[in-house]
Amino acid sequence: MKATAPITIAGLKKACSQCNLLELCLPFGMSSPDIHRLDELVCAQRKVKRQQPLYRTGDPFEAIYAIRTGWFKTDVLLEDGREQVTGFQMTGEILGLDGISTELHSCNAVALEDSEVCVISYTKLEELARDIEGLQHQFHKVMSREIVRDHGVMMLLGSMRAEERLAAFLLNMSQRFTTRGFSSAEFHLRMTREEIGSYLGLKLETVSRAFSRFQDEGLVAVQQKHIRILDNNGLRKLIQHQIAR
Amino acid sequence: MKATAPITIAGLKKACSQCNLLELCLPFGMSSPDIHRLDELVCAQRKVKRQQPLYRTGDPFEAIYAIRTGWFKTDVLLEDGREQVTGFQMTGEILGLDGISTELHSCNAVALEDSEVCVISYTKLEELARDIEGLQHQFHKVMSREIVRDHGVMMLLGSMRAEERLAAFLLNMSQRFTTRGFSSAEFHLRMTREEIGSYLGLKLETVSRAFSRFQDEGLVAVQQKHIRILDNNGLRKLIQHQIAR
DNA sequence: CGACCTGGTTGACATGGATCAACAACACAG
DNA sequence: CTGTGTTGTTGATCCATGTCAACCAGGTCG
Repeated sequence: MKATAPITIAGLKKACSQCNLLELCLPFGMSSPDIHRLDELVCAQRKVKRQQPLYRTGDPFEAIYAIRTGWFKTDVLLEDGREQVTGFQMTGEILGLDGISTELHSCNAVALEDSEVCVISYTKLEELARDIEGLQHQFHKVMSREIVRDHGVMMLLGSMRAEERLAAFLLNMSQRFTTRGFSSAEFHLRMTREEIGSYLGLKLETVSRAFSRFQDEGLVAVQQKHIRILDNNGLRKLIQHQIAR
Repeated sequence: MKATAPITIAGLKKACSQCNLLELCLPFGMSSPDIHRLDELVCAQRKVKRQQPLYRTGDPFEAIYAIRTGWFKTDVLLEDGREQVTGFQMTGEILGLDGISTELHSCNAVALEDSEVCVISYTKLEELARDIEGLQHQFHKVMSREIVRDHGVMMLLGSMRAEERLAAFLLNMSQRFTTRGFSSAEFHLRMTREEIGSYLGLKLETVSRAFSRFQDEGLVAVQQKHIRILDNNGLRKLIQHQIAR
């Protein structure tokens, strides 16, 4: 295993209160005095290089992670090697919640590009959450949001056809970029066709073909990982019925 | 809308401490004195008739529910009418966690048979969780377990073929019956082939055929909704490779 | 009792996506 | 610049599952 021990950064004392991700991250919606109390929450920051794991299936659970910069994927592996990507996470999103239930992580979290996370000791989080109502509530919301998101993915995987899945994926990406103040129409995907395919329950060729089809139909402009959405509504329509049978 | 208002039952004062589901439900792992403090948690019990909703998409979120007896399904509907069943819940399991994130329920919960739930005021739960460490921790575990379960379903839907999905479904059922002290080899399904199909991302005909195939191969004995598992290992093997490609 | 309804099974056939294979675009090392 | 590995695209073919349709079993109601 590579040396990926947490790096404790000096002067981390004001991790949360001075962070510009407030609006996206755990402290969202909390009052200013409460947020100052969160500064002790982040016990370290950790850099993770592209392709390196933040944690792996079976690792003991000790902390959750808030993404400061970069991108991750989470996946589950079957004995025979099949991989299911369960999500892609970006700035401000929380990783590691899967570990609470058994105190062991139940999936792998891998950086899609060089990234940086805040390490939040879970023990300390529970302690603080007992003290700060706003934190407790926000944490519960984060977990619940993950559950709702998962239901959406089940919908994708269980009831939608290939092009619908990809359209939903693109719209979701677009929306998350918007939330972070980036362009909603033009962005750069960090994952390969194969990873997108695994997430959407499709083979990479099918993903590639769907992209080409969207391009032919003038819905998006695709150039490798660079995506420009030309017809947002077109994509939306594609999902909502595609033969309203 | 039908009249399905909660029924407050007199003498509910000892809801948790005298309940025989302790080991399965929210109070799991808590100390005896703490459990007595939970007795105020359950603000009502509610009976839900077969086919009736416990809550619906868009309903304001106020409480979570612990299933005392019976079975539920949760599902998400697409505008065009497509349904995706996101889970089947049985005795001791918790419903309603989806509502925390937006304060509106994001799925439907429908009784598969006449059922009874404990209504747990969410406000009161958060209050008590701030006070009782064991409750806080157990509640987080319940949410995390749901997230892990969801990842398992994504694996099913995204990476497994029809027969593998059904085998995994049956083993999961069997395991949950065991936990509750029922036979692991023989049980009664409460859901239709169509509901199973929706959950597994398959059509009802495919589910039916897979059942027949399992029967032909001596893996299970199927008689409508009555299932007897004859070859547990056979089912297990089916999942773990099925062409280890 | 028979009529009707819902849910389950089975067969014949159609098709969306998987598979296999060739090749193109790009990234990077030397 | 060239050579090599990785990622993406496209075509031809195949097959697992969907679709459509007939029929069966059991439960309910008059």
